Amino acid sequence: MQTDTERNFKDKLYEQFARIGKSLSNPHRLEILELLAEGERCVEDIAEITGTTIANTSQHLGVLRASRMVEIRRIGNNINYRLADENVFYLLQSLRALGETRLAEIDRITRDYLEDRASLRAVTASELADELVNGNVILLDVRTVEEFQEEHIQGALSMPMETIENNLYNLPKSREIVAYCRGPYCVLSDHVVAYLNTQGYSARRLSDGYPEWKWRGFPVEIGGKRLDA
Amino acid sequence: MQTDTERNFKDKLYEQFARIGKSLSNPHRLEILELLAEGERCVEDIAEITGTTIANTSQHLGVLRASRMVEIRRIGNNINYRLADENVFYLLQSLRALGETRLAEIDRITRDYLEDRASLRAVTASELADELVNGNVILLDVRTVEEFQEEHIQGALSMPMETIENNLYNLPKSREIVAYCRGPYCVLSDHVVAYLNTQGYSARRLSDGYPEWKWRGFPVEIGGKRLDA
DNA sequence: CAACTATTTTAGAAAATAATTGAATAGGTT
DNA sequence: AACCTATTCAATTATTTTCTAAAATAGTTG
Repeated sequence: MQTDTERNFKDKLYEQFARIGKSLSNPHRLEILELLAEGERCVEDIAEITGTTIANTSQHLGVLRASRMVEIRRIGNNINYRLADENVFYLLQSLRALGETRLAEIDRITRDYLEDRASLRAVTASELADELVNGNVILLDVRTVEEFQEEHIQGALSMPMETIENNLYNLPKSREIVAYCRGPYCVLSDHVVAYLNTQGYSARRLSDGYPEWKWRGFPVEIGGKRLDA
Repeated sequence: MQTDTERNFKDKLYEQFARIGKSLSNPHRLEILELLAEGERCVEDIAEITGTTIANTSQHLGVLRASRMVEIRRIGNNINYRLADENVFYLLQSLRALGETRLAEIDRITRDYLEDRASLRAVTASELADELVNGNVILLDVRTVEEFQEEHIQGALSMPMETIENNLYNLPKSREIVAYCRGPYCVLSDHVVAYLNTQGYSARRLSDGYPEWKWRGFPVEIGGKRLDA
């Protein structure tokens, strides 16, 4: 029923696809990929953020590079890693979608940590894009100033979480507010939205955070430069 | 900057996602998943088609079951395995898309094997769905009769590859023909389409085969029963 | 060019995974 | 109930992966 050439073809083919699968088989590498979905980072930063040693991080990055999922760029003394293209992000999203629907453990873990997210209203990237055009929404980037300067959604205001309280006078209650942060597992915008709601604002969170916005091709500013879809 | 709870959360979270990643890290398991995307199969069949032993196949299926990517159903003496839901298929598609765009090796391997595919016209699942409604297209299922009986696209004619020649008189040249087979790496429809074109027909192949059609929710018949989108 | 810095490589130990074989089991079938 | 059959389990061996610490490297900066 099956020819040798066909078997040989499939063996070689799936061996190649498994290179990508192997890259996805380690928790650290998944965390690195998710981190890089936010923007490029140097090895040292990746190591610190993910709580591993530099040597170990370097090895994981090597694996990711061998499977062509990430690319590098030298900046001064640093080597910055970034996702190779939008297909990598889409793959991560599919993985996340599957995990969230099929693995009860993930549901339990996120529920424990993202306690009150269920009570907060969310807006998807494309919904927000529409609302921004109409112009009746204030968009808050609640990550750190450094992250904002690195890159952010076009038209967003930098408002790191801890600065909110002192800046309420800048926020008119007449307008809708949307807050965003790093990604789907970041709680910064949850806190801000919950707080603003207690203060009488109508606030929502961007559902999947900055990476989703960026990789779907919605307009961003990177290093001060505007990049449109 | 990072709290213990946050690190602990991320460690537990990515450990779970890595369960799925690990499932994707072995070539045999990828081939099994792709096979199951066509429809459910018992262990013995999976082993034979993928060219491995039953015990080995059983172990790989065990891994896939532990990560909730496949489910089982007992039929008589057999245990049939199937994809757990459409998210598994979408993940496979993302993996395929990434591999095909980023890994030069995959391009080379598929080009060698699918020699003349580039010269054949293809039609996507949603395009075909539209054309079928308009009714001016003949749809040929060129897989085996057994596979057709198991499940097929609603409205398709069973026309196993080796029966084409003797059935040309049944195919009016006035109508467009579309042929489909197992999946993106199956060559059956390539051969049929190429042959029909030499015989003066206007024939195209369904771009990603039966699995794409099925999991995107287009109408199929499974075991003689119609299932609409 | 020398010194420095960020990153990669190497080597080695521990842990995890994969394939093989043969025995065990759970279900249906007779 | 005894029997069959398809599948799983268990034990073993070979291979691969992960991590650490130390050494090496490449590229930038002074």
